[in-house]
Amino acid sequence: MIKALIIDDHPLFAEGMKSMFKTEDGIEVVAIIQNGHLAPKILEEQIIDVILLDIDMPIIDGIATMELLFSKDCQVPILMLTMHQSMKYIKEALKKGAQGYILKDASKKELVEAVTQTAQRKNYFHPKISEKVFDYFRGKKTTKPEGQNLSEREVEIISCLSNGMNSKAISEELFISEHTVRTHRKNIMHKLRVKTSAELVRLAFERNIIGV
Amino acid sequence: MIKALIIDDHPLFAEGMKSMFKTEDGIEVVAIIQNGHLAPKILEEQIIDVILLDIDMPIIDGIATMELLFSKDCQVPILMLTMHQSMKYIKEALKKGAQGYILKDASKKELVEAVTQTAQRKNYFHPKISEKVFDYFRGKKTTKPEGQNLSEREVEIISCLSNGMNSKAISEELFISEHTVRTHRKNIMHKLRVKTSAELVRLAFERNIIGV
DNA sequence: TTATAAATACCCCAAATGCGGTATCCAAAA
DNA sequence: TTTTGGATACCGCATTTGGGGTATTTATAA
Repeated sequence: MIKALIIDDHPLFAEGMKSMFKTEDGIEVVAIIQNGHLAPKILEEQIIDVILLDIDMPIIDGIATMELLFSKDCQVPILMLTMHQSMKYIKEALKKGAQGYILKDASKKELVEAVTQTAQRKNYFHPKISEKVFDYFRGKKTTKPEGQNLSEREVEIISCLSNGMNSKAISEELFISEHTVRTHRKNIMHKLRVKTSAELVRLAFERNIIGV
Repeated sequence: MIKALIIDDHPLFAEGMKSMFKTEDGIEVVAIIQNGHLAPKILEEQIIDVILLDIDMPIIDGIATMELLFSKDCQVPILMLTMHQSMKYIKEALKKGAQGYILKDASKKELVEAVTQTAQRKNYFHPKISEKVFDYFRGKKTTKPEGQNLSEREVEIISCLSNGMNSKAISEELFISEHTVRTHRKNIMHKLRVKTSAELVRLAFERNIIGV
């Protein structure tokens, strides 16, 4: 029986997965945690064969959780779970050493397959993912319109803007030149293709870049 | 036993929920479909006590699915499922006649409660949602606390601003002088005590002035 | 009837923005 | 090693904004 640990900030999702794995699948979810920080403790306490790790989490995200685990010499294979097929995350996860990668909109069959493979330290990539990775290594930049790849600094700037700061105030807040703030603002507005700061804030809200 | 139909484009999520509901919960998921278009057929074939409807779907979204169902005289109570607590969707769903509203990051207990209540045609709103709705109706119907009683015109202006229009564009959109738009903007910003349009949009979002 | 609020329109002016650039440093990736 | 991306900084310039006003019309409430 494969013993799995789920790290996901959506209890419903995690619980759903837990009750989905039946005995006949040979998979048992022995622990569910909402936060990567709690992982090392669990791994000390019990034997875990595979970690199902959600990549989009608020406090400490999937990538950071992996770093934390590896820094503690964790040897347990990791299957990344994600809603989005963002190449950015795929690259990060692979680089960090994820054993598998699957989308949350996969079927139950695919998921069981993924967990089983990963637990045996074989690589598993969801067809949609491997297709993307394949395209990527082919040199196709078709996976480019990622759109929402704002840097941390840029998000910080947007947040300040939404709080009523102008470029000068932001520059003082972040201890950088006002010129730099203006450059950031220009870059952001180009990336998100908006014409005004007001629209920028709306978009940021709608895409949960800020506010949530 | 409550017979539920799940409409969700994430099979994993739907399957997870299905296997989560145990006999002792009194809920049985009798069908799962990925697409609202398939709903009428299911409803003809079997008795359904409650529909769990994901609001964020690609082909035909939750709101559109509700419209489709009601256009076919569907009497089955609907529990909306969503990842985000966007007032935009909440308003839409309530207006269309959803019986309940729950977030996907709810606990299993909350979900069972929600499904049970909804199936009995009682309203169910996740605490986070009811709080938001309460705030919304308070901000709209109770006597105004001095601050945010904006006129319809003013709301219209804010909406335009959040869509990236400048004063000139708004004046053309609303067939009024640019001077008038500027006067409105000044009045709005005084009323809401904000310093920039970006902050204005943030506040408008937070107070659910816009978001439709 | 008389306030009051909303929508309309206009003035001035300093400050900020948006848009076009260029350029350096540095770390990470190829 | 070279390239790339992010963060930093600067210049110029036309347009827009925000803040300070005033004022008329109209509809509604006191």
